[in-house]
Amino acid sequence: MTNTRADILAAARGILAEHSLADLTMRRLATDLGVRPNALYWHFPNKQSMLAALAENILATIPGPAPDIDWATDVHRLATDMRAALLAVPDSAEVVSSAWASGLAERGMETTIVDVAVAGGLPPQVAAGLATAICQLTIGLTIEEQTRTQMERLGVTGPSGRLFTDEFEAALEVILDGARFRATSADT
Amino acid sequence: MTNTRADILAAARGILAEHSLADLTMRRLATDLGVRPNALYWHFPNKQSMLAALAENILATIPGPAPDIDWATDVHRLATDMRAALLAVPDSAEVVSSAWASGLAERGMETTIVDVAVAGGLPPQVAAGLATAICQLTIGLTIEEQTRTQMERLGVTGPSGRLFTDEFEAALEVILDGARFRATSADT
DNA sequence: ACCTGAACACCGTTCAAGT
DNA sequence: ACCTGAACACCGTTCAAGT
Repeated sequence: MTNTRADILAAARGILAEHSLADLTMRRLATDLGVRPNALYWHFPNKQSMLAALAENILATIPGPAPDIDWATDVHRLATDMRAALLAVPDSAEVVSSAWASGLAERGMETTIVDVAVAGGLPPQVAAGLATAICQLTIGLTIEEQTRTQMERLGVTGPSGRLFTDEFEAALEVILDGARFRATSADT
Repeated sequence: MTNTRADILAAARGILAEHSLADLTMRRLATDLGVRPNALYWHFPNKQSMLAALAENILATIPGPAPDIDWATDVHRLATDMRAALLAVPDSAEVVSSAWASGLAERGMETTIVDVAVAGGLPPQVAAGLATAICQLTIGLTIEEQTRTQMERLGVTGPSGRLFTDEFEAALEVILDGARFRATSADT
């Protein structure tokens, strides 16, 4: 009956998949693992750290930079992959948001975008602005989408009528156009 | 000893100002108002609704569109004002984030930005993308900044070394450049 | 109109102890 | 190395009743 960190994170994903972030309590997690609540504190110092590990776990599936493609195309792909990875696990955007804010989670996606943009010739400051804008957009909009999904799932509200994919694409294009504009104006 | 909704929101702001979002419980709020916890449920159906009202309250101070200025200048000003309004109340960005996600709060700032951009001649879809990108950036980055501030306040961590104002400006410029680029390319 | 009393069904976390 | 027993100090929310 001895669990590993990976077991715990898998069980946490299961709770998000079948229920919600509100149901992801240390007590419930322990019950699902067939263990007492305090047993989890051998593996993690507190709930916040567990959630930080979960955030990294959820984003770990995203493929890294693809060499030999246009930087803007690759950044667009990274943003889309990130959104897809979040949408695959209910309420995960909220988990990632607080994990990033807490400073306990690695933010590999942000540094990857910076790297790709800099390798593509963007000035570092523009690359940093681009990465910030894209990550905040992706997380923020996905929080709204997943919250909405959960409310519909619980039947407390009907469909929002919002087209989140379109909203995401529109905002992403605005951001990428801004970065492209800076790239070309820096060349001349 | 009878309280109004405004009294409750003022007390809630007081808790954020002197403590943190973690301390903003219905029980503590009630205690500060000299009332029993369940008394609050006469004014709000639940905590979520109280937080939605608080979110609107915090953003209500931001001046509306300024006529006769360049749309991009005004959008830049709106974003800066929004950030300032959030920074004035500790942990308020997190409150606004969940309030917007819950669908219980008005999102006047987003519609204001869309209006200003459309009045400035931007295509509606670009204006929508601009508003989404700017609001998500402002809220998301301010969540990180305020979380960091709270952790320093509690002494659990030292200064981050991040220059949030610079990060905000850099990302904001990228987004605005993208919108400007779309505006001019639509003209031609 | 606004509040209290009393209760229900939960939380995260700690500490000593077990195997 | 990993878990249990038992406890502490909390939560949000409901319902009937008071004034």
